[in-house]
Amino acid sequence: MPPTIRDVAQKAGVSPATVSRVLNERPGISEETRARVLQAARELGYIPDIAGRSLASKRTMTIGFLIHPRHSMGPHSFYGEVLMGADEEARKHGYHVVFAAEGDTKLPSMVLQNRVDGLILAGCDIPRETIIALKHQEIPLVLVDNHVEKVNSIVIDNEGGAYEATSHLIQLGHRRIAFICEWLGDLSFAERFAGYKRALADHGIPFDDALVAEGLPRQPRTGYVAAQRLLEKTTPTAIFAANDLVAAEAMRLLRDRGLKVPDDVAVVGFDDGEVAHHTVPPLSSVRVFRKQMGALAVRRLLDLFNDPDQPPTHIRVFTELVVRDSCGSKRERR
Amino acid sequence: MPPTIRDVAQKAGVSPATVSRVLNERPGISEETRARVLQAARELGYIPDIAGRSLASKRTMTIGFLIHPRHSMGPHSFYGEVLMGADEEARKHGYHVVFAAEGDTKLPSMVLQNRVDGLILAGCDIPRETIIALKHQEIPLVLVDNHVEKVNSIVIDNEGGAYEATSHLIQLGHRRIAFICEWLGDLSFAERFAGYKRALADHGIPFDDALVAEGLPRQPRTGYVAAQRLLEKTTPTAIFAANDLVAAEAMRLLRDRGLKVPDDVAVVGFDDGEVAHHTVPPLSSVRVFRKQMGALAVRRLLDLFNDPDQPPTHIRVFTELVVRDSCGSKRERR
DNA sequence: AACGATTACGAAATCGGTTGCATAAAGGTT
DNA sequence: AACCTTTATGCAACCGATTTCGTAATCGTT
Repeated sequence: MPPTIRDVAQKAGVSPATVSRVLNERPGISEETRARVLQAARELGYIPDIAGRSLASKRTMTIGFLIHPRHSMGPHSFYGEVLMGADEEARKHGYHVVFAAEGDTKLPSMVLQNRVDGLILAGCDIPRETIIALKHQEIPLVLVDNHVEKVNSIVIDNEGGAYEATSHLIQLGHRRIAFICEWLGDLSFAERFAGYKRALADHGIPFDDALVAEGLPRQPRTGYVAAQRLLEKTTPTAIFAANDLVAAEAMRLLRDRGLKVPDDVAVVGFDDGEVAHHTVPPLSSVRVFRKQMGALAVRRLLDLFNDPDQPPTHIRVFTELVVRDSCGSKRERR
Repeated sequence: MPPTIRDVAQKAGVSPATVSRVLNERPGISEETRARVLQAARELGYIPDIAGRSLASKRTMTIGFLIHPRHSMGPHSFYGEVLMGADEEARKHGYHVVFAAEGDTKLPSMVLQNRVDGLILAGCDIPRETIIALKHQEIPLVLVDNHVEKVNSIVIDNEGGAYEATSHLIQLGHRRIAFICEWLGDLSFAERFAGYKRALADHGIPFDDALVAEGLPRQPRTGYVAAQRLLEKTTPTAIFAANDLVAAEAMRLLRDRGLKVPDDVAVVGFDDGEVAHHTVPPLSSVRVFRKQMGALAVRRLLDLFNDPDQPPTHIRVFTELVVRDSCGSKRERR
């Protein structure tokens, strides 16, 4: 029903080959026939069929976006925005994005069926085994918020962001600053922990193990538990939480214990997600440029499509500390 | 490089046609050759190429998921979960989902390129004109959280959910219950408003226009503004907010004004999103089954693929009131 | 004027499947 | 035993594009 390349060819009085060449901007077509073909194509409203095109050209003009199903896009909505950014950038270049929350299959079905020209793997829950297997498939690959040796990746400057957040607390006069997170086994959290420690060291504050607490990995109320465990050991004047969720739950515990934020305890989170606006008081947090990360991942893939033999790169996106009310303002301490 | 249907055919000692028939479970193949073919396919790790398949069969095994770009998946993360549900269900049936936040194009490019067998249009921001145009394309279509005459749709029971929430407040003894929302022009909000009014009427409480306020459509802090406008007119004992965001911001204003939730003013939201857990106190809200809505949309599409001549249906998904602390418990009210 | 190089285009093969039609073999009927 | 079905399978066209290769026409050079 929709016009095919043959219809266009006939209308323009040329062969399908010529139409294809014009539409793909291949050289060696006279200006005059080019115009005739374009005219015919426009008049017919011709749009190439993706199946025919990809069968012949071996390019699908499609990018796969994979996350682990555990990462319900809900909680932080983090990857939702990465996806939006990826889609927007992809669209600009004539690509589409197929989304899948696929978990434990070794190779995603979209790859096996040749549905995609490249893949974005979002989050550090994608099994390493899957990544390795994909690498052997020679399919262009970009990790987001995760990294593996010799694989392209786009990551948050976790260490730097944590450094900045912690330094800010130090500059406000805090000395006893706690670090809490869901779980140090998670790469992002470990990096944020490292940034926290480096900030302490750089400002001559000794690291104290009693100021560190983890919650229950992958369980609800993990931040609440982390804060409980922290307070069992000691009560700091400030808490740097490895993400907003943990920060928000910690604030709840502090409130339950009658501790005021920020007067008794200052709090800073990480991610600058939606929650940061709705806690009481609003949460200071480290902003992460989610949409941009998605867009960067797509751009990297497009680069790889053009020149597959590039060495892998590791792109770190800087963060930005957003100061709200939860960390208070400068004052004298202890 | 990967095996083709011809490789399988050769290995099994049959023609490609036979292999195709076996793999698509077409009738008229002897049990013995069927086994041989399956064996060969398994040994080679054969997986049909999607481009070849869809070129020949005119089915792409792909479903499009469209939202309006304005609906950054961030804010409510509402559609993110719908997408997850859709993807999960689609995968179960061998389908993939291509995602696009495409705004003002009349017909989405994924449709023009024949990338999809059907479409899910999420949210009520998709221009009516687009929907009509798609309907004329005869492509199977399901709206989610939106509806249009004679088009398949899956919607939230907004009216019923609002009725339940409002009734709950009434049963707690409240008589002066406000309704606030971003904007009554939005279909969902209008329906929730209707449910609110019906609940009042059914309980013999007169409707009072002074108890209704809107915020600034599509702007940040819309809920805060709505609450401000409300309090300029009157101070209710309870507020039913048309969504969690508005509820959370209203709670902030109440707090800024020195009003306690729930003691001075009870609050109930709608959506039961992530925020509901993090407000102070935690927000009672009307739960919406987002993932299920996505799954239902996909199932409806699959039905339509099998039998395109079905009359359109309108599926309403019931909600569930989740009571937390923001609406307090029963007490005497004037 | 003759020849090689360049330019512009078409014919046809190809990508990897699916499907209509033909046919051989097997089975059933009289 | 001849004939008609039914069953199982292969042949080949086809889906809609791209791309290789060949060639006619044009151009430049000596």
